[in-house]
Amino acid sequence: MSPAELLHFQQQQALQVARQFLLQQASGLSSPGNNDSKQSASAVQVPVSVAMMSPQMLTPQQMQQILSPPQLQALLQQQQALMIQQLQEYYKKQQEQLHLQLLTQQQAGKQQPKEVRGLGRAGHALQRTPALHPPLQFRPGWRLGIPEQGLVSLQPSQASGPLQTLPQAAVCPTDLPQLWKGEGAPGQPAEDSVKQEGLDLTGTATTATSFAAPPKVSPPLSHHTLPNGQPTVLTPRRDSSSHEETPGSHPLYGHGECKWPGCETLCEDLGQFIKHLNTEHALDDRSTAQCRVQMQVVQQLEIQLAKESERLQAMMTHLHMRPSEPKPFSQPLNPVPGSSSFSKVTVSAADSFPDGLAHPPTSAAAPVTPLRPPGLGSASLHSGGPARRRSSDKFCSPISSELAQNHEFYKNADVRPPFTYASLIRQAILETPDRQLTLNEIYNWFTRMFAYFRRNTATWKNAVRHNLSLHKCFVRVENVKGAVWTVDEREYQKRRPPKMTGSPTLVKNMISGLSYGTLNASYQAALAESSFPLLNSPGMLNPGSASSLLPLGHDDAGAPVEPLPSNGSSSPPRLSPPQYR
DNA sequence: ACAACTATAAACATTA
DNA sequence: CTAATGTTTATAGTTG
Repeated sequence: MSPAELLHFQQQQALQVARQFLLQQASGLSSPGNNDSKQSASAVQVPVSVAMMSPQMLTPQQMQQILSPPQLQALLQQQQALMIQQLQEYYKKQQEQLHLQLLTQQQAGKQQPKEVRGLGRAGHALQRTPALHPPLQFRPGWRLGIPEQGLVSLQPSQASGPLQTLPQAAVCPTDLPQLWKGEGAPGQPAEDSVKQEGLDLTGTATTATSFAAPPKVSPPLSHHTLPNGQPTVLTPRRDSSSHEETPGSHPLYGHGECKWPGCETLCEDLGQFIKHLNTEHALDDRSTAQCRVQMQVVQQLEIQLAKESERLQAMMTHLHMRPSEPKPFSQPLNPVPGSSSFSKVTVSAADSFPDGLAHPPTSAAAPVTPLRPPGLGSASLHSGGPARRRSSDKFCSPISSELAQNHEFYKNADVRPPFTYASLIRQAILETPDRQLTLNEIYNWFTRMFAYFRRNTATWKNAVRHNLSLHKCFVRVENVKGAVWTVDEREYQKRRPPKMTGSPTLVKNMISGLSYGTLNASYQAALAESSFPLLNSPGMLNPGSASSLLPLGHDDAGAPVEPLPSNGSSSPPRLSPPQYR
């Protein structure tokens, strides 16, 4: 499988959980008992327009508009945790099943032969509806995969099963593709742990009792109880997007294809998928290794989340925003606007730090989640084609900051970055020591920095060229070896009219709205600056780029920071601080 | 309603 | 000639 595929897969997972989340929100709003109660307040943050519509109807783009990178990340983690959990429980179940088989076989001489090999094992593991498929006698693990676990906080204890003994070697998400590709690394910890538990089923599994998960046995269900206890009404929609608890679906099955990392095998129906799952993704070295990798991915993400959360906490503390106010995640019904059950997700993820980090994040994460990414406005939800993700700079001026903070995220998740082409191009150019790039280099930067731009190249490349030509801020310079593009910072700054002026209400707005859109330039500049190093360390710090003195080193928000004349020569000093957006 | 922005698409021109 | 690179024009959505 290709890196892109893996990323896409991960994104899909996150989006699916996100849908679930929205569904929850929607149901919460419509739920009779909840409406008046304060509890419903937790759902209020979701734009009504969003909450009211069927989550399943949302396109990935729309989801992206609704959820901020941190949110998506949280979802992703959740999803990954779920996967791990499933495997763990699966192992457990296998053990039990083996035990059962032993007993059975002792009594009755023979068992049903063949066929079930795979199905028997994973078959029931996949069952999410005990009612329809009576689980084996005693099977604590029957519920794995159950939706509940998808959103419920992952208890540290749960996350620390045998698999948790994995090597802590840091795994860069970027390396995943390679990792996934490799066949299960033989003789690795996870494998050992499995065997230690006497779970080597490869041989005995063949006799497993038949559970051939009768696909599509499940009638469209209607009611469910979500993790938080909120009853939910699911539409019979066969849309796999709402995998989690629909009997006729599976977390690893969606859009007609297997969602196992790097698989994407097409399966006509659930039955076929289950068969596929059992044959291709049976409990073997490879699957184990893949699971291990996934775990590491989760860990990396968690660590990153912790760092960012800590930073936010410090920032808020510094700004006297009472970080403590947003109560701990443990409280599902978080009054903080924007944080609804969502924060639970985040929290749980943060709490499950394997490394036992003191979670500064826990307390800080709450505020993070609610941060709305640019373009979150209901406007973006508009139907029709590829969501017009128009993420204007306005909401994301601090591109450097945003980008720096979610660098890894955008790099690996197929999510459209909330920046305009112009700001991205500028960022690409400014990141280089000599502040100039050829068109092709700009292209490369895009693909390197954003998974999203690894697709539809014709479209965005055209857009890039269009932007380069259209905006006066981009200047083409004939170079020895062709032409390169540079940025005229003044022009760049110029193009945006000042918007809101700094006001004392700024912080307040931020707290309540937690939207970049409400921040003024100075704050944004601060934001950008704080995280600048993260992203620009290379070029910006480059001594050689003395020119970097140019005012702008800091992204969009940089303007406020004094737009100095770039070349010292002439530069109309701005009369008024350019506080754009 | 309107202007300013931005994204997309596409036709064309120019250059390597 | 082809592909890459640039320019322009047109259309449409979003926002203040």
